[in-house]
Amino acid sequence: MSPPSAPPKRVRKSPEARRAEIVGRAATIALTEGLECITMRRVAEDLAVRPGLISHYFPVAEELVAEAFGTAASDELEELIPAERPIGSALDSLARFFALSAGARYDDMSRLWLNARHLSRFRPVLAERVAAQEAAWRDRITEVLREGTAEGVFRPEDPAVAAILILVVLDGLGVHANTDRSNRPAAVTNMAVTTAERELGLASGTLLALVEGAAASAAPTD
Amino acid sequence: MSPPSAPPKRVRKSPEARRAEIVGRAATIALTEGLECITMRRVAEDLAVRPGLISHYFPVAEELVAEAFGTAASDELEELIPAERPIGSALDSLARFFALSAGARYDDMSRLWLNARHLSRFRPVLAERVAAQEAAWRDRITEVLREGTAEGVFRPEDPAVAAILILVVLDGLGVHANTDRSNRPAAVTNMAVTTAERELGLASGTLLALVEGAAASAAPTD
DNA sequence: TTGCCTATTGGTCGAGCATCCAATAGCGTT
DNA sequence: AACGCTATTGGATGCTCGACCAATAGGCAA
Repeated sequence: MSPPSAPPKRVRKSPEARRAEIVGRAATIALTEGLECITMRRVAEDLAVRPGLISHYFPVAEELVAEAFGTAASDELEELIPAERPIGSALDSLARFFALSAGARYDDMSRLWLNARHLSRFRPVLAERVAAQEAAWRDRITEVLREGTAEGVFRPEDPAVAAILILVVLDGLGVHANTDRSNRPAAVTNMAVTTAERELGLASGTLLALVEGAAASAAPTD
Repeated sequence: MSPPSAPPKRVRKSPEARRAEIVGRAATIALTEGLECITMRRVAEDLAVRPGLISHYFPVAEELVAEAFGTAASDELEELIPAERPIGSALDSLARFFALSAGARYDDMSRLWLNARHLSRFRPVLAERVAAQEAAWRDRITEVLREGTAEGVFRPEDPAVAAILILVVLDGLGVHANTDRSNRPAAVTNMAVTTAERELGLASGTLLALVEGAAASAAPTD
């Protein structure tokens, strides 16, 4: 065994690296266990450092929580709708978005949104991040819709409104998924896609077929 | 002034009365400040009793939280869609429901749903209550839809599915209202009604007109 | 190699929480 | 008017949390 008072080894890292490490760990905790589980002590334990170190980088705990959510949300957005995407692919981008947002992986993110929206009530700093991310998601979807409109595939009355409607439905499905996700009718599951089709002037079922195709190729029925 | 150690007056009430008093106060706190503000100390303070009394009636705090939510939610449902309603009034009942759920008063309830859904993640007892209330709301809307179908005013493919869709949209609007309720396009605000019209086979705008009428008569433009 | 800067430690402090329990006093019953 | 049941008190206990700070040691620069 080790001697009783073995002084633990210290690992000294660059502030940037350590900060990134902390935020990354916090983001993971946020996605898997919830924002309220992001605690100085908890993050420190996961990283095998002392709590004081965390509060050295984040003197106010709330700042870390906001940073964790912001990172998780913007990473997820980049995964669902990459900022850099091939031109002339608006329809595919949208289909990919719906396919991924129906996947199991997105459930965590959906739950995190719920978590963040609620917690925003008590944490002003987090509230700002949530608003910023909400705008980012809305804007990127609007971008895709505008591209599709320019390409002549979409015919929305107002791309910005359509984007909001899509997000509203997606959020609604997300919060309901929290309680009774079991044996849900297909009409409910597909509601986001249906809304998009209607709002974009697509023939009923067009987008849905593409989404199911994208979902199948993303997770090949293993 | 009163003598230094004036023994405070004790008020002794019947268990039923006291219990109701506690739950009622907790429900109010839930609606105005959030479920996590329901603490033994806080409720005791509001009621001018000692914390020990609260935990006498609710040995486990979580039970009180669940009870508070359940009361608030079922009271609100009764207000939005009374269990006893005139026959042949399905359309009016639905219009009244939408009118009230767009009102400012319902914002608190919407926020409470968000709160409860999130907190359910950590509190099994609360989770059961949330599931029960969700079912109650869904079932009562389904009831109205079935009545309307029997009356020949609604033509849904499946009343139960339509009810879920309505709730999903309403919830989606609710969570979004938490962050950016300002300058929202009418198309978004009216989305729940629009969805209902489509799902129930109503002519576009029919229900919306009724809802606006009901809203106007409920709050007469002061 | 030596020395300095600062990342990191290790402990402390107070606040807020649920929970438990013996003692007390309100109030209906007799 | 006296009694007994129990609603209610008052205090204690132990937990987790954020915040604070002086002391320490890692590693880059000289």
